[in-house]
Amino acid sequence: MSIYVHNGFMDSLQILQSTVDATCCVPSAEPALSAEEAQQKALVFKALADPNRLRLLSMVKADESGESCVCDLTEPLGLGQPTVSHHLKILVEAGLLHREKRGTWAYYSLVPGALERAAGLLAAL
Amino acid sequence: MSIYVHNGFMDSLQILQSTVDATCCVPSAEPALSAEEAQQKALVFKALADPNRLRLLSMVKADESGESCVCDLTEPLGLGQPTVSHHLKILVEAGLLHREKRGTWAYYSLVPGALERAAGLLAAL
DNA sequence: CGGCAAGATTGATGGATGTCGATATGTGCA
DNA sequence: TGCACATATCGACATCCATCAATCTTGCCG
Repeated sequence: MSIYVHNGFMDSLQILQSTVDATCCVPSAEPALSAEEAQQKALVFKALADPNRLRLLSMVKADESGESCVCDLTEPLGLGQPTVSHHLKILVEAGLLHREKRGTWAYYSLVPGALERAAGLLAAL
Repeated sequence: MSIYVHNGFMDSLQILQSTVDATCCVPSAEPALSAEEAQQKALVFKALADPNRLRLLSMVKADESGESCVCDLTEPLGLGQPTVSHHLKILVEAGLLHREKRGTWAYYSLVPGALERAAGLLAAL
């Protein structure tokens, strides 16, 4: 957990520097992205930052029926069932996948527009 | 490093299962994304999967001159200089930032079209 | 009711990652 | 030449994360 320091001392320090050095070091005021916003958006990219999760997304997306159950996804990846279940949970929590349990099986599908919204996060940086 | 297994045994196993169980577990053949492609694309998202790196990108993008030097970026984040330097290096290696050294200072700028290309990775999943 | 099968959860473990302090490198300037 | 400054690199440390084996939960069907 990083501590974000923002107080009067730091502000005055920045003002001081900008008068002393004219060629560089004119801090871009506040970051365009707040610490909270950044943390929020990073969660989505964290979910996308694993090769096996990207492959899971691509498989769910490629499926004709629009949904896949865990047993469909386990073997092609060469991962154990608990690991796949773990990755799918992360993708659901990131808002990228939707989970629906029917009987014994759990069906996963892409949340409509989720990938486009994730792409939009980059454009809105 | 995960090991991706792909051999005749697995293929025949899949065919077997599809004849035994008709309701579920029809593996989506090969993952739409190969292990190598997935690893490559994950590198970009790994670079984006940190709040402070997102803030760095936003600050560089927001700067009027289009470039920022390290000293501009260190204080607003509340991180040490080595840490910021480390994050910037990761963003450069991911192909998102460009680094140009002029005199004592190092100027970082957005690689044109890099964010759009990253967004395109999602659409192309 | 009892067993079986699918999937989720837990606990453990090795490896990756963010952060810092200290130091190295390289540049401008007196 | 020598000092001061900006940045990069190194080493260490704590934390996070991907993975697996084992177990738990839940629904299906005999």
